[in-house]
Order: sequence, then C-alpha cells, then structure tokens
Amino acid sequence: MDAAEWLFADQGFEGTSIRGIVDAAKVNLAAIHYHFRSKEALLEAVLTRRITIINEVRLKRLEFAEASAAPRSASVEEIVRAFIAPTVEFAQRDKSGATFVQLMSRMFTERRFSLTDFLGRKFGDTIGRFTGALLGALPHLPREVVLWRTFFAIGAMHQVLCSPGKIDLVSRGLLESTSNDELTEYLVQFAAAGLCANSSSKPSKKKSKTLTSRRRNE
Amino acid sequence: MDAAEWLFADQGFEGTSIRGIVDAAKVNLAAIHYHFRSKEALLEAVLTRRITIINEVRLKRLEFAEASAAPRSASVEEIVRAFIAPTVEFAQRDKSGATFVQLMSRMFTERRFSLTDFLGRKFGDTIGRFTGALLGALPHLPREVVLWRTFFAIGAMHQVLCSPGKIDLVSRGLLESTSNDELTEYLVQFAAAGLCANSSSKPSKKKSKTLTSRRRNE
DNA sequence: GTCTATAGAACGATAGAC
DNA sequence: GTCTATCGTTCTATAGAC
Repeated sequence: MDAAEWLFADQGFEGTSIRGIVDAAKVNLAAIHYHFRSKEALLEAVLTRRITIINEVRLKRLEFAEASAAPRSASVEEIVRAFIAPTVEFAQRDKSGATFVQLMSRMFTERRFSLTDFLGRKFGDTIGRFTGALLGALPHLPREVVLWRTFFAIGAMHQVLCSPGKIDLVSRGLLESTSNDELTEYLVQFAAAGLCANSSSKPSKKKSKTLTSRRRNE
Repeated sequence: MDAAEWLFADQGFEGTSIRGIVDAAKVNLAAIHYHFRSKEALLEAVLTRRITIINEVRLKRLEFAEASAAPRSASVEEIVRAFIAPTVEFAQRDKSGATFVQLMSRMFTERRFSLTDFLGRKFGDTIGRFTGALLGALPHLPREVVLWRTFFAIGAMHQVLCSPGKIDLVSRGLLESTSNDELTEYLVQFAAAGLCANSSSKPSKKKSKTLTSRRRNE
C-alpha cells in the first residue's frame, strides 16, 4: 500500500498507526488485517514489493560491468556504481520511488530483531555478491578492511537517501540543490576512493571492548 | 535519565513509552512529567547532556590539529580524525556511552521537524567549524563537493554506530569482531580518502528533479 | 518533590453480519 | 472480501493528597 509506504517512511514504523494508514488510504481498518496478518507483515510486504526490483537491477548492472571488463575484474568504481545508481534512479523515478528509498534507508537503522533478520534475508545474497566482486577487485587489501569499507559506503548512501533535508546540517543553506545525477557521481567517487584507500597504518593494538557485540532484545 | 537513553536508542523515540522508562528506572510516572515537561523534552534533555561534551572534545582536537600543522592547514585525515575519534572513544568509555552514540546516530535518520531543528541547533556550529577546516584543506575542490563528501563521511560513521549488529549484513558472520581503535582508523582512512578523491568526471548534465527538498533557483 | 489515581484518547487486533 | 462494532490494552498527561 502506497499510503503505508509514505507514512512508514515519514514517521517510522512505531510512529505510524494502522489507523493513520487507513485514513490516508481511505480503506477499512479490518481490511488491512485481512490482507496482511499484522502491522509488521504489512511493513514487510511494503518493503519486499520494491527491494526485489532494486536488487535485480543492481545484479544486472554488476554482471554487465563484469562482462565489459572481462577477463579482468570490474573496476571498483563500476562495482560501486552498479550498487548505488539503481537506488538513486529508483528514487528519481517518481514520488513513490523517492519515498521508498527513504523508508528502506530508515529501516537499516532499526534494531528490532525481526526486521534485522528480514533485511538479512532480503539483502544478504545481493550484498554478498557485491562484496565478492569488491574483494576480487581489491586483492591487496585484507578482507576485513574491504568488508568494513563496503559497510561505510552503504552508510554514506543511506544517510543521503533517508532524510533529504539533513544536508542542511552541513551546508547551512549555502548549497544550491544538487541534481540526482551529480549526487550519484559524488557518492560513487567518494565511495570508490574510500574503498581503494591505502591501508597504510594498521594500528592492531587490540582493545577488549568492541562496538559490534550484538545485543538481541528478547 | 540513563534508562531513557537506553530505551530510546534501542526502540526509537516513538517505540519507547514513558511507562517503559519508568519501569526500567524504577521511578514514578508523574516524576518524569514533573522534571521534564513532556516525552519530547525528555529526549532533548537526554541528547543535550552528552552532545555538548562530545562537540567540545571535537573542537579541542580540531584546534590542536590546526595548531600542530600551523602555519599550514591541518591535513584532511587529522580533521576527520578530530571529528570521528571522540565519538568512537565516547562509545568505548562505558555502556552508557555506547548507548548514547547509538541514540545520536539514530536520531539523525528521524524526519520530525522539531528534532531536525534541535539537531541543527546543537550540531550546526560544530559541523560548520569542521566544514570550514575541510574547505581550507581542500581548496582545489568545489565547495559543493566538499560539503556533500562531509555529509557522506558523517553518514558512514553513523551507520557504524547506530546499529552495531548490522555489519553482519555485509560480513555474514565471517568477520571477527574488530576493536574500536581499528574501527576508528578504518573509518578515518575511508572518509579521508573519499574526501580527497579527484573530482575528475563532473557529469554536469543536470536533470530537473532532485532528492533534496529545496528547489534550484534559476 | 514524590506519590496514587485516573482522565481521555489512541492503539493493534478480532468477531461476526453481510 | 468488505464492513461495523468493540475488546482489551497501552499511551501521554494531569489532578491532588502527602
């Protein structure tokens, strides 16, 4: 449901009530519970509807980039572009597309287990395919470094997509608005350069505590 | 209140009820409304308590980096480190610190105006100081490019901080846990390299629609 | 300043007529 | 499959005793 997509993106999952969706979509409250089992299932249906499409486009672009570069491996920039461009283009297509990428990015910051698990199922294979390509294109870097940098790049992309107005925190209104094509290129250049950085000073003085210890609630 | 910090970080603002906080903190429901005016004011109080400290450390580090490099401008890497390291170190300090940076990162993805406005007031000056330093260190790059890249770097940092377990989406469990010191260096290297990238292929085929809310005035 | 008690509204979910 | 009606719960916020 388009109304659910918009409201979830705008107010978050918990901040959105089924009743609000019902009012916006001018449908019946009980019909939601009939077609989807619950509020959470509705969210997953909204997400699944588009994620499948975006990831298919991503994989197609990656395959094309790899075929074009064969027998050498595709360049980091092309791999990154194959991941990022479909998302920005999807956001560009129409209002609904823009809304969806906001929602998707926002869901990556949620900590609820059921959602994290859902994202893992939906994105695991695609991301795995891309990390494989990046590891192949950056054989001189440790696996750990490439994986973290991939994560950073996704974070940079999500920050841009999930809350459009937040750039004002940095620009303070001094920035003319940037076209999507420019933005894609900015992102790709940034991410590709970051991924290719020389890993010169490996500190390797390990401390005990880490940020990555998982805390599963319930 | 520490309990509020934890619950807001874990479940988001809308997902957390004052009653949940009251139960966790073993205090009285009415006392919350007496000391803070509302749920939103409680959130802002929780955020303000720490943001001030982190931003002070950031500015101190930036000034030190600039003084060390004088009369030349500080290196991009040092500027970036002055921004990122205090946050990761804060997260490392104790459980409460780790919880807070998760909360702060998460709030950056919220779209509610009152919160966006609040973040602008709390972070505007600090971020402005850093973008100024970066513009000085990267005089050959267009202002627009530097500002966007700064935004990307902040996004990369937030992605890491806000939901610790999400790296598994990329690593699929194949990654041993990384120490915070390593993680800081990974982030700094990634962000510095991204910020310094050659802006070779400026696309400049402008399309009409943009992802950012403001319209181009032309 | 801290409590109990409760107002007043909104929530997710379901039952059952049609 | 779509409706009305409602259950049982939870929510923020406040009033008023101590």
